[in-house]
Amino acid sequence: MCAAYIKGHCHMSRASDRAYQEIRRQIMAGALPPGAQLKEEELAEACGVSRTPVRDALRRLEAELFIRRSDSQRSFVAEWSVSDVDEMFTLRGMLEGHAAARAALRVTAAHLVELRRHNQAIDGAINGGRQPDVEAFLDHNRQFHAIVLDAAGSERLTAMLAKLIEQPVVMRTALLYDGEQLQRSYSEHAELLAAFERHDPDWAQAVMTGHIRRAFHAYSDTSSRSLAGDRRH
Amino acid sequence: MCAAYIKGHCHMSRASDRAYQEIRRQIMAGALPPGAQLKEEELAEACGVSRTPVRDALRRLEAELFIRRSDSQRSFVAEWSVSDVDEMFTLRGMLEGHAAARAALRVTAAHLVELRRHNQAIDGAINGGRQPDVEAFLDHNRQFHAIVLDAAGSERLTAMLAKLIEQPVVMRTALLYDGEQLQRSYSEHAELLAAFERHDPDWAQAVMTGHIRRAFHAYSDTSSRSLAGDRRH
DNA sequence: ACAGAGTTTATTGTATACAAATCATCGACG
DNA sequence: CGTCGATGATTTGTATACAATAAACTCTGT
Repeated sequence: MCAAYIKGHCHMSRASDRAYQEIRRQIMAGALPPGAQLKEEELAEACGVSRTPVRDALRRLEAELFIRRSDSQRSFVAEWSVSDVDEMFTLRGMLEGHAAARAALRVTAAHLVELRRHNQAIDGAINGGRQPDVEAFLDHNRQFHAIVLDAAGSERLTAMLAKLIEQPVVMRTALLYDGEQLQRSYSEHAELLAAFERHDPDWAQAVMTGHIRRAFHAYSDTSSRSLAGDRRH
Repeated sequence: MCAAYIKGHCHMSRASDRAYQEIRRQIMAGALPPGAQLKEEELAEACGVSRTPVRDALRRLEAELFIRRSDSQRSFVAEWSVSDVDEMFTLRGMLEGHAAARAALRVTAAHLVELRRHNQAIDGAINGGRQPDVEAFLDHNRQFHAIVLDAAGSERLTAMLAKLIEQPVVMRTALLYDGEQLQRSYSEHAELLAAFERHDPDWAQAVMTGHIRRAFHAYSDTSSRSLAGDRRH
């Protein structure tokens, strides 16, 4: 009943999923920069599939706000202004805060075990080697949040909305976290766990909302810092 | 800059849009009841198009939560439990409340004119004839809310999320409103207008959240009433 | 030089045929 | 009697060809 968060990496058999993953990867990696036009035929060739599954993939990426479509149905990589990102984090804070409150009331022992495991893994990723293992941090962080959503038990709604909102910038941003911020993230997860153990929805919500809000400011700071050296716009 | 709410009815030239409208209509009308399986070929024939645009339409309807897909990619008309609907209205209240707060700060004179016009039309629909014109009420109500979202000015985010949440049940529910509830809806819109005129975000948010919450209870009451006579489940 | 109509090219939309996967049925076997 | 597995039918996934549309271009007239 509560293993929904396991999948999400699989589905590599179908061509439309390969296309989805590949296009998403290229957007993340910057090979397809914000504002770039996505042409179905090019993408099809790049992914080694026909246009049909590419169109499918574009629809999904559009729903997840990676892509916007012009009035004449042409696809472009989404461009996020600072205020777009601010608004997005605000919404995410509201929704994930709400999810955390629900989760506090419904969380099971199994959920708690998993949450603790992932947060310990996060600790390991931060302090295990000489350098923080950002990749591992991101993976466990993502799973931690996914389990919270699962525990919230709002099948279609919270899960879908949160996923919609979570995807687009989380990866870019977290790559810029410095050591202190990673540590802070770990502590906030720990506090969230404490709130869950006591089944305190208000506490959980407050911690989660603050957690998301801080993530925005981390993003905002580091991105303005990096923009000082990299004059786009 | 602020005519985004006009479109939404058009797009009838493309086959995928005809398919979308037709399938949506059949779901609303009950010809495709909750839980029914949607077979691409059947739908294609019913809509007079090939499977390709039908698949497109299904993707859109899935994104709008009219449809759910099984693990093996088969499509079914979504079934909404009472708690699903409750949760959905809760989220909608949060998001539209937030949108109303933003709108209070950004609303233009042109917006206010339009909002007043639609609310007067709502008054006319309720009190104009011997019977309330529910169809007209729904149309102007929808537009009123659309303008609020437009005034909120959160292009992709609020607009998209609110649309996502608004679609699935609003139509079914409002059909069950009685005269008193329709009148109440009118008054709440009027109060929202007052909050907008004074650019008071907190007031606007409170009114909107209450407005949505009341809509849920109206739904909840009438649906349990109708279930008393119609024993499904 | 420039605006605008007509033409060409690029890109997306649709139909169709076939491949792959899934589901239902039934029968063999424990 | 049930369960596992094979087989046939149903349904979705993919490739390809062609149609429709929008963008880019050219050529003309002023």
